[in-house]
Amino acid sequence: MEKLKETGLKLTPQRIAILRYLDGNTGHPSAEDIYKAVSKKFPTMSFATVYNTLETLRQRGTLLELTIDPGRKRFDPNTEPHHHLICLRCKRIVDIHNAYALKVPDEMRGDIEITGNHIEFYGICQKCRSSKD
Amino acid sequence: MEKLKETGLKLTPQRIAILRYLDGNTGHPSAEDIYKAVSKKFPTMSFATVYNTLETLRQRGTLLELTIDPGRKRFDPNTEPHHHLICLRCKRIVDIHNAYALKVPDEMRGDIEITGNHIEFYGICQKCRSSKD
DNA sequence: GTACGTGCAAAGGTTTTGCATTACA
DNA sequence: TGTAATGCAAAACCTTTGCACGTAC
Repeated sequence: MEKLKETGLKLTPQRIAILRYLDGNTGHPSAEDIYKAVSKKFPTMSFATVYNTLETLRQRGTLLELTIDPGRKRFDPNTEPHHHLICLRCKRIVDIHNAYALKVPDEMRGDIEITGNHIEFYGICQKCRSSKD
Repeated sequence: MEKLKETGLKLTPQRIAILRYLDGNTGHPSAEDIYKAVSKKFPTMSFATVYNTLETLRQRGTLLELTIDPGRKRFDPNTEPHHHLICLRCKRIVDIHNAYALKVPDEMRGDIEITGNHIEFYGICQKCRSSKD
């Protein structure tokens, strides 16, 4: 509850429900996942509210927008530096909490000032491997 | 020209135009970029043909689909292992040809067999830095 | 000649937007 | 009470699909 106040957001019941759903969530949900989950408690919840809230959180830096899944955005409430491993078939994403030293030679970065990085590892999970193609 | 035959594709004029546009292209174009460029020479070109061709090339492994830009796919004809640096404002992408040793501890990868990786570096380019927010 | 590619238009999926209503602070 | 969020629907994007026609091999 103190956590919620710390956000500094105007706390509407919808936002609280979204924040609760995201807190500690390592499933990297899509907007639809969030909408579905929160709609159970708020049948009047709209996609607009979900997207508004996610965008607000992203701007505050308390939510990451992942571009790892083609066709839809995925969201990650864990803002600690970490990386991701995605199953190319089922799109399941797991966190990789491991530090890597990634230096980019100056002559490669051109005129772009580098502020961060993110590694996506990809592969096929057990379940997808054993099921037929 | 020999390159084109090597693709093994049925070589229609539209496909040749797309392949020519992609050959050596380091601009990481979107489907729309490709459509616009090729439409100049083929006014009847359709998006369906662009997407069909891109998907065919992707399946043959001669074209990479980048998911680095939220909201649209970007394509990269360079299939040599490399990484990308993207300007968060203008979405310009530059290649990073540098090798990194990225080992993932077994206990982190769970049941997913890792087959590859890709690093996205991000930052802000000179042009975007000097222009007002 | 035949299998496959093309072009058009319509449909599908995700995200954004306009605006009247509602509610937090 | 005033500012900001909500909900609904429509629109905006990007991508995919169905099908009749055309064409490379």
